[in-house]
Amino acid sequence: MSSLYVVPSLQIEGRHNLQSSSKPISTLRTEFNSPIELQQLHSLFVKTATPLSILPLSRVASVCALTPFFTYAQQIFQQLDRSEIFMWNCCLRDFAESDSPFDAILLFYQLRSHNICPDSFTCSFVLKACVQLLDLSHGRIIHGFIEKLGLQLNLVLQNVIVHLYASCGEISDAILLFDKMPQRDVVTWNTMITQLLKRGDTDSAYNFFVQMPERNVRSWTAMVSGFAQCGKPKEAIDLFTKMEEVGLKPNEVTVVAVLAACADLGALDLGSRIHEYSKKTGFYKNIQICNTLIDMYIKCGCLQAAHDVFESMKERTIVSWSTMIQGLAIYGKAEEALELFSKMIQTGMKPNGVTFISLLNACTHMGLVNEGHAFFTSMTKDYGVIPSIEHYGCMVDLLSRGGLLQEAHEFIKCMPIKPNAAIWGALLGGCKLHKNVEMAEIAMRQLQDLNILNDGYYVVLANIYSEAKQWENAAKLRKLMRNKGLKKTLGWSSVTVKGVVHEFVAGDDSHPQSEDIFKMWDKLLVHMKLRGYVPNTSVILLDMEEEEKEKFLFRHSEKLALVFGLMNTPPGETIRIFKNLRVCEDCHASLKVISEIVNREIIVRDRNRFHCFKDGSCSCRDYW
DNA sequence: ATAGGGTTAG
Repeated sequence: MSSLYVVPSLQIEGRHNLQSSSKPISTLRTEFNSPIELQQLHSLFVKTATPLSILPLSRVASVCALTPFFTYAQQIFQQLDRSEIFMWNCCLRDFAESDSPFDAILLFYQLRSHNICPDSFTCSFVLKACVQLLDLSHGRIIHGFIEKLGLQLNLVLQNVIVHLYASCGEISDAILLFDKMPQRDVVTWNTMITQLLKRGDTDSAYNFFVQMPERNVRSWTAMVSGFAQCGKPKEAIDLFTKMEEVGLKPNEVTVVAVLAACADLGALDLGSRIHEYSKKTGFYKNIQICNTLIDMYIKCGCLQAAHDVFESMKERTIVSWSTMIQGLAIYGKAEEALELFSKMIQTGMKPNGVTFISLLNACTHMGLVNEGHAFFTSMTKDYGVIPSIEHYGCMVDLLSRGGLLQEAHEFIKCMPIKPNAAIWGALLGGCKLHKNVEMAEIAMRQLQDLNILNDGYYVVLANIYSEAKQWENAAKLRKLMRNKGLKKTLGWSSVTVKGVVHEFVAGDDSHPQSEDIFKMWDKLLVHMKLRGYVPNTSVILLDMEEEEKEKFLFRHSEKLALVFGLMNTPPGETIRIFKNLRVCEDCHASLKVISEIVNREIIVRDRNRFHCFKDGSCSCRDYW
């Protein structure tokens, strides 16, 4: 329940001693925070013959709603000969948009109990409150009232009702209502599309999008952002391109949505073009756009460009800072991430939970165990941020990768939240790095108890067994995987050449230039070996002859993508590679050597972080 | 003087 006498979100600081006020009427203050203060003000108005009309009436409604002074407010409205329902509607709108939208529902019932007849505006605000609360049980009651009041043909109300049912999970009801509507406008269609996309149903959403009689910028934007959020950045970008082709101008929201898709896909070309467009249109002043640009550049492997955008911003939000800190973290620039955090604190910006995840990530990626511990303590003590399961996950990751597997296990046992798969997965990952079969089995048992069907965990344990030459255990595990219907996620790597993305999978010989790629690899291999490269076949899961292992090893997708990139770009140009899984140790070692041989910078984004290979070493300093 | 649809960081 809400506060009864003080209106939230509209509070005015300080109390006014109205009794001793001797100011002239024209400067009379009309602020009040409670019905009592309103009454005092009211009597002062009567004494000084001040017209009641200068009272802020929606404030009267807010202060008196949901209190025994309801009828008192009613009397004021009636004296003023204004539409009473209008005043209550303003109040309902404020309640629906406040932190406690349920107040709007309560006020609606209060209006009913005083026999005040709601109009369509009243209903729209109460429905909005229901949408905010995802409260379909009250929503159905309001829906019933709307029919009783004869307002069911109002298109705006119909649209909100469809929105309400869909957002409360009753999508089939929403579709039924949609089908029965005698008329629909673009908002109706956009609502359906957005709600379908929220549920991840891109196919149905796209069907609606294609069928709708006319599409505006918001229709296109909804579809672009929906594709991006459903993990279909390619589709998002294709649609964005089509939108431009039909001559519609992307607005700020479209730009944010498509930049998110560029970030996901690593589409640097389009991302930079949008950057230029944002400068031209003045969108560049928009903080959210800059925040998304920073994220896009980071995820496309352009830390410097991200930093330039960050520096150019006149105003920043916590998102700007956290994004930049996270960016430095995944590039392995822990010191700079920590420095940026100090700078942020100096400007008076308050860190939130995400900021600390970024900081803990920074520590993890560089093995700063003590610093990470200190931040974990400080976040609650100094900044009042309560750790969530993600923060515990970061800590387990930090300790495990730091080789403190026992400590990590103790930490998990002591944490006040039930550990989830990410927590045990982090421990398992540490066991792989530090070759600890026993602890890995402990973690795996927990993952199995949680009934997590994720092939990644099984593959990691199988790798741990293989590296320890426990071939039988590795085989058993693969059998277990098959029984559970799990398949190893196929690894792929991509590289962009002249704006075209080329994808490779391990062992790939389907590419038209395959022959040349293999030939060039063999040539490189000679130079690599001269510089001390020794193939690390321990990363091969299966037990087979060394020579055979090497064949597999040399056809890893990141190697193919790299060689293709080297063949098709001018000397000296930076190569950017994306990989859906983590880079294997042998590829990591190879890329280091190759960066020196060909004298190029090679930037690899794997599922965890960035590796920037240059002059024979990697930015991760082999800690990952 | 009051209504409905699209957006960023882990």
